[in-house]
Amino acid sequence: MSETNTRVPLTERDLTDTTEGCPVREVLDRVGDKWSVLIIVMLGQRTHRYGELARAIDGISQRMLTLTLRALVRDGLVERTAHASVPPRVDYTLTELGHTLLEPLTALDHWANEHREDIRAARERHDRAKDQQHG
Amino acid sequence: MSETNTRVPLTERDLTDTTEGCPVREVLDRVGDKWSVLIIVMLGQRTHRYGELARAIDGISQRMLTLTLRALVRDGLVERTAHASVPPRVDYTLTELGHTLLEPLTALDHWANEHREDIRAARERHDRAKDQQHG
DNA sequence: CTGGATCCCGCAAGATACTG
DNA sequence: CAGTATCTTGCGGGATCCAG
Repeated sequence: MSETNTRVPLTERDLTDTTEGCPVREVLDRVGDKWSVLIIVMLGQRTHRYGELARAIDGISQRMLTLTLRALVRDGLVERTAHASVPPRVDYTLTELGHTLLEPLTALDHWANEHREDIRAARERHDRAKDQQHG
Repeated sequence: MSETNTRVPLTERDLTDTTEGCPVREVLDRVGDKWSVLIIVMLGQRTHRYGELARAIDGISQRMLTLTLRALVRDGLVERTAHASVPPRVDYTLTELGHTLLEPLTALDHWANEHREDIRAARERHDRAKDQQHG
């Protein structure tokens, strides 16, 4: 509510006030779960049917697919379109809002691609050091 | 979104292969939890002591602070420096790698700031529609 | 002050079976 | 095909006490 951004990266206040609204935490709560991002990116490529998502996203249960889609629809990131046909057909499409989210998600993806090896290395180094301690 | 992005945003392959390494999922697994981002951002501003973090981050338990810090150190995002003094003093600092992560996180933060109201509105609209259904 | 070790609980989420 | 309903479990994470 005070000066709404311009270039200041992140302020301490913004992030530690858990009751009010910490923006990063807020979006992470929406998207930080196990499946939301997968679905968003799938839909970022094209509209998908329920069953397509179920088959494409390895390991997801019907229950979680439904729940996650519902949450995304509720937040205005995804639009649900039910065709009254038989057999029934339901399409899920990324909204404009959803598409805008794709960009920062992509930034995160690029970071991950660039640094995954660094992390893997750091982890291995760390674990090896620990192993030595224990003899 | 219609501009100089020569990179393909995200590929379906990258995201659906859960066994191998889906980059976004990988970083989300590291950072998508309740506290990691808060800590990273705190440390992004300056080095903090354990107790400082404990007091600054509202609601975190000692246990979770310790566990989260351990994980971040292991991944090479945070560096732990124990001073052999009495009383003991331990400083936590963001590493170079940790700082690079701050950028995509900031992108996410900006998105959140710009669109939190959209989400709130969408949610309210959605909930109101549901209420009407139930009479 | 900086943690480690335990105990414990709630809820996220998987499996399964059923329905319009 | 696109969900819903129910049952069950794992484990994330809080509280508390102990230790160097």
